[in-house]
Amino acid sequence: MTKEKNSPTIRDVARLAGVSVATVSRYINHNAPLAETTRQNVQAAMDELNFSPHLTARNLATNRTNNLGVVMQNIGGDFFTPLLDGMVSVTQKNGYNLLIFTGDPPGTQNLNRLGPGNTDGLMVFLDSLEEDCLRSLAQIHHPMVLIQQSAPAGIEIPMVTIENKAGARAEVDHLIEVHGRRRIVFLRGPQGNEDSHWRELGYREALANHDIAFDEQLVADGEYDRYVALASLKALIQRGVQFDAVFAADDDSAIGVLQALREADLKVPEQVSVVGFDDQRLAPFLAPTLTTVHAPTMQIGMLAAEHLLHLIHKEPVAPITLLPTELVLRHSCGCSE
Amino acid sequence: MTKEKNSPTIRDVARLAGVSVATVSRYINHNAPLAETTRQNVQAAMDELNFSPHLTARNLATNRTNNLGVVMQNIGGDFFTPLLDGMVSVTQKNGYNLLIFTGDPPGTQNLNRLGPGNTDGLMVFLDSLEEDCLRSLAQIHHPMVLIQQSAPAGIEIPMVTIENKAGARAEVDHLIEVHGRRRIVFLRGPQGNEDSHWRELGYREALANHDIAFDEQLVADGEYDRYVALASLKALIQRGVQFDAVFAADDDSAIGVLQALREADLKVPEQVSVVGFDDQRLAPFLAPTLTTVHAPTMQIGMLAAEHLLHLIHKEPVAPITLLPTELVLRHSCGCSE
DNA sequence: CTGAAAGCGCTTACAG
DNA sequence: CTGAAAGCGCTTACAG
Repeated sequence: MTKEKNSPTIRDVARLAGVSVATVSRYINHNAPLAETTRQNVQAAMDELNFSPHLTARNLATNRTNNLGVVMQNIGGDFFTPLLDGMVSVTQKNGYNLLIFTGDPPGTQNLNRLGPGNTDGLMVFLDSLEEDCLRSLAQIHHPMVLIQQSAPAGIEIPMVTIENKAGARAEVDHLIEVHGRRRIVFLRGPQGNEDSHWRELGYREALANHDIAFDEQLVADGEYDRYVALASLKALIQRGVQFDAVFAADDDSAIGVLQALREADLKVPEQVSVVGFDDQRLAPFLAPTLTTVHAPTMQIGMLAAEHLLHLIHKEPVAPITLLPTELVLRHSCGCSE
Repeated sequence: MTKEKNSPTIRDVARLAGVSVATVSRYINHNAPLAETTRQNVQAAMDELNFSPHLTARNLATNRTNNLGVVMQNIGGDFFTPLLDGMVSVTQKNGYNLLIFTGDPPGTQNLNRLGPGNTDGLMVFLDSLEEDCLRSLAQIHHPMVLIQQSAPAGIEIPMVTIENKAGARAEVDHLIEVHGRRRIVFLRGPQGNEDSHWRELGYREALANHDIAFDEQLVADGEYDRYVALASLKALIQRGVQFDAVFAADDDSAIGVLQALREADLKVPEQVSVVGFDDQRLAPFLAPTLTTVHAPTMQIGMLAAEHLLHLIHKEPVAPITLLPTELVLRHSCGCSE
């Protein structure tokens, strides 16, 4: 092996400063009192050599990795941008790296990459959990926090999530009470997605509270996807189903809905009210501007990372963190400025 | 230090299998011939102990980190999603982790986190380069690839970018030739952004080729930002500037443009043609659907990562990779289906 | 306040 | 085909 990058090591610094490596280490880590002259000598030596500690070596010695992992299905959706953004900002500030693991729910085969030895902890954001994987990790007490989904029975993992049901309910209430809608389509999220489940409960509750019977015909799959939602709503229209409003389980599917309605020449909001969920960045720029429920996505990312850091530092963390959501009225429901 | 996670080590495996640690290591890395019975014994021991190698230790021994870094200003824009997606997919497939560094152009202070010891290489995607930082990294031959920006004078770093000028030119040509536009506003990207620079050149070339004088008044700042673009175009309208088309330097700013036009009651595309650049996921869902230039963003991410991997493995890489762009006609320019 | 030494868990010449 | 041993660059009891 040719040694091309001859970066200075702590040993070089020690030699130059005329002290032991232990002393240099202590200076770097500020974890022991040092004589003023020693400090100066060490600093001078470090400057002269342009030394920076070898992170991998440090990690091996301290048995940490300085990596936080986030496991997610995919990073295709607009939703992930603010989430990642929040995570990156706090991990970075705390001197950690963020590793992203995507793709099929990570099987046990790459547990190695997820677990200790490669990460100090994990943030898990999946539609449905790889239970086995989670269990193995939980068993060895690998720090984890769950995002917008609860832990499988018997395992205790802190979770951060949002007021899905209350948000959905407020939105559907609004559709009924203010705009007099009664035939409200609900476009579900992906199978097994917990958020969608709660949003549907909010939808049903709002209906029940206004004595509107739940109608199976009015429910279809949106899968948090524009194209799926587009196709789904088109099919619904072609089937001749009558409706006067659509509650898309997220903004992404709402975009597909708007498109489908446009293609069918149904006026929004005059003939059909449309509402989404999430309040993604583009919601105020759609035509018409989208009424939706604001989800504090970036904050979720930040909190998840902060909680994970707490866990790693053996500090207490709330088992459930429920962030508030808020109805944001724009034009697509029928409200005017 | 309480030792809570007592993960098995290679030594445990060796003991159980009745071989030396060297043999186990060789088995894991498939880098030496091993007797069949030995293989079986080792595998059995690994299975029994549920062993997985400690990545940090391996990295220290091999002097690699298995980390690829990507340095970017921020991950707020929609543009970053497919870029990251592409990067993650190839890094993951090759057993590397992707570290994201965002924020102010990384000063030399955290060179440590970027350089060797923490990453095996870097993908750099910034509006303007921290030259010092790049130089120091280049000096120690830290593998790097630049995305959509050229290396500072005197440094050779492979770059992957797109046909900005040709794309812009095709688009503006279309506006002039097909839709008869002559007063075309150009909404610039951020200061120092190289893509925007090339797109502006394409714009100017198209004008020149049709004997349309370049008019300073028709150029304003869009900064690849919806809100900035919105404000910018509003100001332009209030100033009474006459125009019949807008070329927004990216789709994001085009969204702001559409909004501004809507608020000013100017019909798109009847009165004003609007075109963007990038062909982000939402382009076909805007109202009207957005004519734009397709940039193969995910492919850029993939290629950047692949090239970086090649560099790391001392394989040759093209100094410049120029990916084609393509005009995508939709409604906002005036074309119909 | 400081140093000598062991150790973190691997890999890899070197020797056989 | 296999092993003993040195080494990767740090940290951290232990001792003084």
